[in-house]
Amino acid sequence: MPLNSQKITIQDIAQLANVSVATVSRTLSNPEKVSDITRQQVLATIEATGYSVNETARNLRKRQTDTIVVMTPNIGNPYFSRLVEGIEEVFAHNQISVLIADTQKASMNSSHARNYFSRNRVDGIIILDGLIAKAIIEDAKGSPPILFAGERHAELNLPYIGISDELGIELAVKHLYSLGHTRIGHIAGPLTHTPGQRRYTSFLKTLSQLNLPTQEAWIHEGLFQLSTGQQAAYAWANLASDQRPTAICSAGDEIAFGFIATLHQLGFRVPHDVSVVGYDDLHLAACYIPALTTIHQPCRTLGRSAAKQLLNLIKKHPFTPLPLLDPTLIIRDSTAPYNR
Amino acid sequence: MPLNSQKITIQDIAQLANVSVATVSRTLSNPEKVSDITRQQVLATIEATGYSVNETARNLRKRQTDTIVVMTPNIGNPYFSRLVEGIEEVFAHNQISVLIADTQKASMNSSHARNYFSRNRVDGIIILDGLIAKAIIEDAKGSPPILFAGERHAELNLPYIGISDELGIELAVKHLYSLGHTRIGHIAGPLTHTPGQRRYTSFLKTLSQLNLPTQEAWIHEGLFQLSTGQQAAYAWANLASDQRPTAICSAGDEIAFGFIATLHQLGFRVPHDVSVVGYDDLHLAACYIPALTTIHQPCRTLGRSAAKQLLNLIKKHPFTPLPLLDPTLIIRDSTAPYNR
DNA sequence: ACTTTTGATGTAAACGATTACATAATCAAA
DNA sequence: TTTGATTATGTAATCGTTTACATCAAAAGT
Repeated sequence: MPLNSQKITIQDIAQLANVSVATVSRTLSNPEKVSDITRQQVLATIEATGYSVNETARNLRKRQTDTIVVMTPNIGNPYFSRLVEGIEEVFAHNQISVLIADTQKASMNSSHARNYFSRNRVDGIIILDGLIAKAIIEDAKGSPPILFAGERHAELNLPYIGISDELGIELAVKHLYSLGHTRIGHIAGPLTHTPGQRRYTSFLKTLSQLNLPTQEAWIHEGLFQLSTGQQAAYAWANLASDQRPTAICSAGDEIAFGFIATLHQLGFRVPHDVSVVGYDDLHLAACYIPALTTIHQPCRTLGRSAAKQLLNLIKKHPFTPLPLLDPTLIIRDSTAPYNR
Repeated sequence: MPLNSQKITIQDIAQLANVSVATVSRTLSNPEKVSDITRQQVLATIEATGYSVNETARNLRKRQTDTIVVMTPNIGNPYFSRLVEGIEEVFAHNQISVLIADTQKASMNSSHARNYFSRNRVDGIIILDGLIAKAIIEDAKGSPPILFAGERHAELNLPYIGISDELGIELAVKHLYSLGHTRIGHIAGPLTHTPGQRRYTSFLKTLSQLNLPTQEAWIHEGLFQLSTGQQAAYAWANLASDQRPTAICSAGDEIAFGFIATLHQLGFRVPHDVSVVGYDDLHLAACYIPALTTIHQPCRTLGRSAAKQLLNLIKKHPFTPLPLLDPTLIIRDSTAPYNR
């Protein structure tokens, strides 16, 4: 105790400053409620002693934690980490701490998850993982406010905010169409997943809207990973040359990178042999070779919006469903006019 | 109160189960201290009511928060997010929550930072940002244990764990040398920064060890960003062709990507016109065109080690400086034998 | 049969803040 | 001067746990 200057409590300050604990507390939380002279005195002793409030005690009494948790499938994935960045931005501004919980970890069983859902730990929850176990959420009655961002749980009807996949894919396909492509393939993400599913659906819809043909062999389903692009590349190369799609609309940039790189190894060239448009606009898309034409997702903006929405929910404002954010088409060098 | 099932406290459970609060508490924390029969009874009512402990109250009483914070300059950067992934892994395993704090945000002034350093909020701190304001740390006497990972603060002598930059650069340069290159350039990160500085120093050292020449024009300092690579590319291209280094050792993969992409735009080819080795082994390095030869940094391993170390520090075990982790050379397609 | 030990449980005091309420002092209005 | 309002401060209850200590019954030792 002698060395540890942290053991200083509000009591000590009160004593040293010759006031009551209430006054010290007020000096910190409602400075206007205390006279200038005492405030200065209190502040001075606080400064001198290096006192800082015990957040835990404060939280217990105020019955709030000034902390939210974001449950993300994979913080190492740039898409999610940028989203988190946006979230962090808003909350830091509001003096609220952000906890990260990894939903894909083995350690994230439902009892561990329950920790977060039990109101007592956090004031709110943002979930980025649409595949999150239903069981985890289900026993969350009376939990703090929950908001899904980017992905949503298929069955649960919870507040959600996201980016329009429909528009994104439409932009991508129409861009290819405007370049003269009519044989357009799709490398899809997992169809069990909202983004994968929606992009796939939107792809088919846009195609039929443009009266373009579609072939089963032109569509490849996988994960949002390099490896999926690699597999799709082999599949593409294995088609008879007059059977190949002349352009590929990919559900993710990573997939597109895997696709292009593998094609390159196989001796094909993008966009010469096939045009490719990605999805996400990862940081590196602009410095890929060829620079990747892609759909830009405003991740940080989404993160910020989500954070603001959650803030509203925490303040018990009713949830007013926000319009989906608009992605944009970024034209670079991986797409070229169709030259027969 | 009627609807909100979360308002259930340990008192309620005690009453319903016909035991004292102490017994309920023991059932949860020290099950072996309570008889089988009552334990079952208590557990049953807990199950029935959906009670979960109020972590805040528990933390207050136990004087620990089961939470640590990692202060990172940029969670959106893959290097850091992977590191965080490793950290998260270990702590989740130990039922400890991980807070993320962004040190580059304007909102991260020292008063905000103080929140974290004031023991009352977290049990430990991992700092990934070597540039973190000294002032923030200085008034951290009596704060919870602090550990620097990956980067360290130049002046403060605090526990640190990292990856050997010296070895990494040595591997890179010797690889180029073994390919016959003798005119080797370096694109450095910020020299105000431990990794930038150390890689730069190690570069010069290895060069002199190999008796290789060095020229000021062959060294470009910048940030760990695409743009630095771009600038370096222009600088390289502007040299008379017989004055150019034939190989570049880059302090970061992003820099290398920027460099290669820009060179490509200028009509040069890697590795034909110049060999490039990166640093980090970002996820995408393998699917770049050309696939990037680079130094693999075991980020997740570092994260895990850091987490374990901090755990030790929290348990008041003395800090035994760990040996630096070893990076490894990954040979891919961006380097080729020197052909005169 | 009488201690002593053991085990299971209960009682009540912390943990360190916030805040409703009470009190005292000051000031303006009558 | 008296009253009422206003302002500044103090007192003490409270938030929901954990845990030292006390209690008591049953088992064990003598």
